[in-house]
Amino acid sequence: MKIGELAKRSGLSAYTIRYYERIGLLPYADRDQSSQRDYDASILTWIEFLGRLKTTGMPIRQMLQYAALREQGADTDRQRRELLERHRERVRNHVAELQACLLVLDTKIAGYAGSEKRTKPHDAEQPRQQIRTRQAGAR
Amino acid sequence: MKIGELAKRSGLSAYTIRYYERIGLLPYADRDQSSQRDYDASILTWIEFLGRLKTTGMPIRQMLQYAALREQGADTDRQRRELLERHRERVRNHVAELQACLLVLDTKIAGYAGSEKRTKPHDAEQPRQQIRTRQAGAR
DNA sequence: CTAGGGGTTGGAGTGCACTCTAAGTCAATA
DNA sequence: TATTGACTTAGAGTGCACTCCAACCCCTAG
Repeated sequence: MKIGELAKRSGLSAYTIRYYERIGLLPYADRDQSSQRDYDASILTWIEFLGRLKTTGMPIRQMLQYAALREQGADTDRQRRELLERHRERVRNHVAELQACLLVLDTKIAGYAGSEKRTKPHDAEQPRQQIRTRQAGAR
Repeated sequence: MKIGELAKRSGLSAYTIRYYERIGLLPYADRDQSSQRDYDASILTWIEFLGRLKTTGMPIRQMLQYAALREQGADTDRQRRELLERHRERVRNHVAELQACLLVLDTKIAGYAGSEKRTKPHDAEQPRQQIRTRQAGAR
């Protein structure tokens, strides 16, 4: 599988895949006769797992630690487990925090009682309002 | 209350408070005779709420929208409520996603069976491993 | 009266995680 | 054969959210 195909299958961009390889998050891929990366489908499992770590807010530096231990293989099991356990704990705390925020949000929303009907059927999410730096009125 | 005091009370740095004012997330603060910011304690409630939005992953651009509606006051209630409702939905989805990841993490950790005792009692979290760009070996 | 410890401003710098560009190679198709 | 499109590399650029700096001002205690 070439990089374009892997990009499609993994959801990462080819840019990101190369970047991950460069920093060591993905193992250095075998190249074919014309020095193009040739991937084995098994890489998808690893990318998917990295995605979970990312979703749960693990910084790349820590993923690198995990990746390094994984490449060392032998006898790093305990360290990997401990790393994941510490991460799990952080994620659990974060979830709890989010749930507390949701309660606050519920209260706040309940405060805006009434006004059941909506103006336009969902007006354009985000006018990409420019951040003004006070002095800079014109660009 | 001057900015240093507000920083202490709010948990934000004075830098951040000025930054938030600059971009419009905090209202322009009254200045005293020597043009130093003088805050009313009521600002803390707003900062705390902003903190909730931030914790739940709302980007600053969207907080600005909310802040702008709030400053306009009158008749923006419905829009503010809708904005918060959309945000709440995103947060709920995110929490669900995190919980799914936690299950994966549990499974993964369970896979690293045994190895009950730990080497060193918690070795230094993060050696701040440098991101290598392959070609750049020396800095 | 002077030293210290706040504060003020505009603007520059930082860290993270990508994202893209330029210039080139290569294989397959019109 | 010519061109298209996917790939290669090193390195530059982007967007976000701060974080800090330089040079200055102002008040209070010793």
